[in-house]
Amino acid sequence: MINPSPPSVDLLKIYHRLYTAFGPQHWWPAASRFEVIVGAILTQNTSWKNVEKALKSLKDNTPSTSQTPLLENGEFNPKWFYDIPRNQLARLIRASGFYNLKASRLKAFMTFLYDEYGGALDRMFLDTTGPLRRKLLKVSGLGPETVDSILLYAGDKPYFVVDAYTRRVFSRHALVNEKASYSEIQDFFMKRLPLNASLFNEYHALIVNVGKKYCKTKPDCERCPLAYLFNE
DNA sequence: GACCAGGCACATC
DNA sequence: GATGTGCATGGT
Repeated sequence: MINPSPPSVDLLKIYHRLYTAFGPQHWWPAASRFEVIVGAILTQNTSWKNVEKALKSLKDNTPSTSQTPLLENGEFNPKWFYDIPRNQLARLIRASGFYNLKASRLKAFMTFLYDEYGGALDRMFLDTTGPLRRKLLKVSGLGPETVDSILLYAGDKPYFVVDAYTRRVFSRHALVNEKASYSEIQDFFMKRLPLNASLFNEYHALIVNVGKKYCKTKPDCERCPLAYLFNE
């Protein structure tokens, strides 16, 4: 459950502190919306550096005999991901870890995308037949964080993304309970912020940044731009 | 050689 | 609903 933090806790003030300290983060680093989705699955419990290796491995995969995963404009070709056998895909994403699992999850998403929307992301994000978030959550391997990352960073929809850094940074400042559920923490943000995709985009990226720099297992609160929270 | 990283599904209680 | 476990590579 949410901590008895002051209901007046000013999440916009925290946001501006982070933005002033770090500047714009330019998330998500990807060439296309589809690549955002691939990255969102590959980065599950995995450092982004390893994901970058896996993405590069995919892009460098240009066998003379078969199709390349890239379109002529350099973007990933969803059809390639739909067609490639799971085992071959697994080999290419090896560096991201959990590669058999993630290959299955990518294939599960591709099946969903083609079965429901004929492979067209445009159609998926324009789906008005029901809550897209619910549909995505039913795809095996897509949990709340992955789905919200897809909706926010590929679909430009205002869902606040909660991850391990969000929980750690905000529980250490006693603003959320360390054991709060995903949806409780998400509500904490979404009830206190304007529902704005650009804001959520930048905010989450800034939280990850401050988490990586100052809020690891061994925190470095001395130089952290959020240290002021301890004195309020 | 531990420990960690932008989770999730499944089993069990 | 809470807790435990498997999944795996690569950096520190």
